[in-house]
Amino acid sequence: MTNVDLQKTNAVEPEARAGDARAEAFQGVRVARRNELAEDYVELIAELIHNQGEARPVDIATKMGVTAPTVAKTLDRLARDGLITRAKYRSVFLTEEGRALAKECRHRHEIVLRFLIRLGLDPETAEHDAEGIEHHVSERTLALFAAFANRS
Amino acid sequence: MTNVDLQKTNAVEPEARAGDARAEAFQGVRVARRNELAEDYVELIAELIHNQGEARPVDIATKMGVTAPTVAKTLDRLARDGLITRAKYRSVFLTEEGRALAKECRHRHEIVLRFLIRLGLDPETAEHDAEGIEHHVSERTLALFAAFANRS
DNA sequence: GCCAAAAGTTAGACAAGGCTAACAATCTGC
DNA sequence: GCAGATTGTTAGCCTTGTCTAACTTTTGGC
Repeated sequence: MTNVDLQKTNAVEPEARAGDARAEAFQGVRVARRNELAEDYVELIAELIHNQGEARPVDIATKMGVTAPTVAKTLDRLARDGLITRAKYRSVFLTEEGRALAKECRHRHEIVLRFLIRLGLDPETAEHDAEGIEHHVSERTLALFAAFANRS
Repeated sequence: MTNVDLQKTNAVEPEARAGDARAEAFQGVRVARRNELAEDYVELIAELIHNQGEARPVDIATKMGVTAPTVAKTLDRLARDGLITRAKYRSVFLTEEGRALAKECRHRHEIVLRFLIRLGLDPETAEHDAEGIEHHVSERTLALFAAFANRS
């Protein structure tokens, strides 16, 4: 359910080459980076289903700004990782796990976005930066962002 | 000098498949992701030179938490992109361009870190999150972070 | 109900960023 | 000054994420 769960390949990572706080930070960042794309897709798919009733590859491609074959290959990976289900030439559905991840991502995105706007950023830039930042915010930081966004 | 300059390959990107704000945001994130690793390396190399007098691949490998061959390959790319110079079996030097990038990165890192600590985050987590966040912060957001960190 | 357009898939290329295994060069301690 | 340890390189493999070109399936208008 957490991000780390997606990290199935290359599953050594922790304390293997540890002993250096910096190295651990970078490894954490690498893990986050591996999951970013999956999170973006799942979040977008949830949104498309909510708004359009279904998530078609062509719409995913448009929203993500990539080509249809790229989407196809990525969807294959998401299906392999148990986040979505799909049938040939049909639109995409989230699994239970995918829905949970989508919800979590949306929640994080919301908070980061509201936080940035509360800080004084214009909504455009806020949306843009939130897209990049949301994958690298720890629980602890997220809590502080939420508190700041909600303070009277 | 800015991040976008590193984006030499696949140099189409903007407004090509534009027309969707979301797509543009994602494309921006993709560009940022391409430069993250280079920025991390250059920043680390500058730091090693400053602290140890030289940047040896073995130390880079330790700090980054990757193996020596990975470092070798990445350094080749950095050299190809004009950020560093190197001779076989010798340690690494930054070019003028590399130094400029390192300085810019360090500056950004500093601000994000101070901002997070000012927000109330513990220094450990702050360092960790800053490592991930710093690459996804626009100039505008950085200015707001700096203002917040510096406010009396 | 057919046929063109739209959507989806498959095949194949390529670069980045990881790894291990095996080899080469450099450094160091005696 | 040489042998062993450390460091660096090379070769080769894998996955991810992107693309284009070519093909197949579905859909919608008449």
